[in-house]
Amino acid sequence: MKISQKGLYALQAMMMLARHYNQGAIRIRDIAYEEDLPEKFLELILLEMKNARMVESVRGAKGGYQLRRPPAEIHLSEIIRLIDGALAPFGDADQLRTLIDRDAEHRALYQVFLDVRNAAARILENTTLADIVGPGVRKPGKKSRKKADQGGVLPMVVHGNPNRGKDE
Amino acid sequence: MKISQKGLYALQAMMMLARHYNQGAIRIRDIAYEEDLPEKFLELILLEMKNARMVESVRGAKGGYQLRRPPAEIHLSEIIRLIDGALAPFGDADQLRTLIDRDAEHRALYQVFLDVRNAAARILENTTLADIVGPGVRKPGKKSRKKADQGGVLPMVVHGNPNRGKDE
DNA sequence: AATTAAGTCTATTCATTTAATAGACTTTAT
DNA sequence: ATAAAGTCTATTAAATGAATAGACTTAATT
Repeated sequence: MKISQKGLYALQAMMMLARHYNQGAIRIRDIAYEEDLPEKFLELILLEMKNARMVESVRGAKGGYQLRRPPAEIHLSEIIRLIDGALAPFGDADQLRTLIDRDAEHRALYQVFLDVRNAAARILENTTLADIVGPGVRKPGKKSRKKADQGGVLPMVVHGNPNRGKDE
Repeated sequence: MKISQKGLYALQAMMMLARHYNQGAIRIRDIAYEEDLPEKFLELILLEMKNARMVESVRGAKGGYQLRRPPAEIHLSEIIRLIDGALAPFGDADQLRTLIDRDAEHRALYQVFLDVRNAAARILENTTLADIVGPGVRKPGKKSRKKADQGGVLPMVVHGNPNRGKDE
């Protein structure tokens, strides 16, 4: 799966809406300004997310956008699937399963593709906006655990890792 | 990371070369015919892989292509990186690490992207052509284990899984 | 030496996607 | 009534993706 610029904008906008959850509607202009996104383009993105019922809008003066669900109930996978499509590196999961069923010659290759998509899905379906927004709207008393442990995919890789400078 | 049609062709061609490893050079035309790939397009792909030293060519009559290394030493990640670029869903690993370092606002988001890329890298860097080609050139005596277990990413998902029909 | 069978290289084309911009229209608070 | 917002449709420019075409080079065969 490839996350496009548009997909990144969508995620950024949603993070911002998550930070302001329960504080009323935010204007497109404000989101665009604060996140430094092209306003007219963002407009289209928000509209698309509204049609997908992930956000809701308030029209007219004092209008804007807000999340329809709490940040903890919006998974990154939803946003990415909406804007950029399937999580699989090639085709989508159903196609891959069909190919694995029917194309004996390349079965093992497609199975690898499916493994990759499953690994991505596991992460993105278990990470919510709440997991990635900063301090924002913090319910007091709850000891903040940064993020549900994803099974620790190469956790040591963040600081001074041996892979540095070796391209991707 | 997105695997393009071109990337798929490259992988298919490499699988075919792997099946015929140590049997001399195979003509582009034969690869194209057997794998049903557009011949002229495949030509460019093979040339690119030759320049990347993953395959070698024999020119002139009786010429063709062959792998430069045994199938067990050619990782899917190499082929995909060459043809389709970085494994990360956005940017590449180095960029992501830089962003994680410098962009406090979006750090957690980029960390998720990096987790996804690491999960993909883990699979693709540990799967070789030998793991995915069929019976082909089988060394006798060795009990064939289909493939190194990748840590079983949702292994139960292949048959009659609950996710069916729910899109990707 | 001539012929033929291969890979090599450069250019071009066509369609789609991506990223954005523009502007007229609708709704609502004041 | 006005101004401030979202809504909707269209357009565009650039990049990418997927090929196709054809002239050129190298090497085996006769």
